[in-house]
Amino acid sequence: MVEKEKQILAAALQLFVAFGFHGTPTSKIAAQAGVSNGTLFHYFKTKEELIIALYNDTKADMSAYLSAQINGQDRLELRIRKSYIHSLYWALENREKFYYIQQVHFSPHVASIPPEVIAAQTEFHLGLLREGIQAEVLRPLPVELLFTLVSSHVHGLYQYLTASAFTADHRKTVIEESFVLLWDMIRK
Amino acid sequence: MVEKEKQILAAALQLFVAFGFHGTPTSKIAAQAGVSNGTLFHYFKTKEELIIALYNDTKADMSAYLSAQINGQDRLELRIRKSYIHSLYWALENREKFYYIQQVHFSPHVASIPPEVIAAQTEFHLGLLREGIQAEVLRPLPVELLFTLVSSHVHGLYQYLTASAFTADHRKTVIEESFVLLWDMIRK
DNA sequence: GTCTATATCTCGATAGAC
DNA sequence: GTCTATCGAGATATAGAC
Repeated sequence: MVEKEKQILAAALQLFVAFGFHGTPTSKIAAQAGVSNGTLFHYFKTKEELIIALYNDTKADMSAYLSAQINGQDRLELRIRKSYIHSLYWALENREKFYYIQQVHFSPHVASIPPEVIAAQTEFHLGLLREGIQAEVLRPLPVELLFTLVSSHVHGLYQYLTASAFTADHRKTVIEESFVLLWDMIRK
Repeated sequence: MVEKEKQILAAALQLFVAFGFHGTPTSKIAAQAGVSNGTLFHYFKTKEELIIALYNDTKADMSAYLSAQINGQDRLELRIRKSYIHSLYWALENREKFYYIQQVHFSPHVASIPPEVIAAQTEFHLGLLREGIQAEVLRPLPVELLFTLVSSHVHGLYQYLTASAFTADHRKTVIEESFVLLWDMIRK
């Protein structure tokens, strides 16, 4: 990816999160990225295309981080645990990106994302859970239900941790204790 | 509230949910409500004011419904249970409204809502949980943490239930079984 | 209170030189 | 690839008659 393209994406992230899609004209994005209006439209044919490209870029970033944290050799519980904990760490360290993903999900732009793109990104997590059900480590619930319970747990904890200021130590403790609560809920 | 005002709010709800804030011009809202553009701006001085008024109206609707379902005489577990179950029923029966609340939360418009308005709306739930901790029925966790875990559980289950088509009977079963999972997680 | 008509403005997107 | 300049569309909000 070209340098300017990255700058545009970075500027768009900041501004979309701060002012919303409607409140962020492409002219401001270009200005903040230090490029001209015309250049922005050279890289992204429309504003909509920019919104989607930023979404994909952000998701890819998160997926890459998570993949790097999880060792396929670990036993299942540890892989699920790491997946949980590092999802939270990533979210806490990349709050704008995490927020942006949700912002897109609660906007009409989500309709422009091919379903298979979204599916591909959840496939990893579904796989872990499926494996857990199969191995009779997890409760025999529909895997999508397990997935939604785990994801929403992560989202909830994120809300809690960002609503107040905690020390990194305390955050770690809360995350680990919350995982135990979650694990006891889903394990067989 | 005047008839036309209601029509405008109803039209705004439909259109905002379908096309987003940016994708919904006030002219379309007025047209769909069957009133003129000028009339819309008679009731709501700005588009922003309409967005916020719709948010407050929607929240009030949900609160009124929940209050009506819960009997203060019931024992605590039942009140929490009813609060959980009926939150889901309301959400399932009022999907546009439930979605709209989240849409506002993930938009810059949320900044225009006075914090005390949001606080007032969660106070009821926090009170229930506080009572549970005090009575040593619930785990001695920070009440905000309990609250976020319960809320996100509701949101997650809502996602699951709306992602596929289930019969009303099956929905009921899933909701009740999920409450047991949640309850076992938070109870002492 | 409700309408029609319109002012004013800003934005997304393009054209074309370099 | 990058810029400047600009067009045309469509938005919010107002004015003023009824």
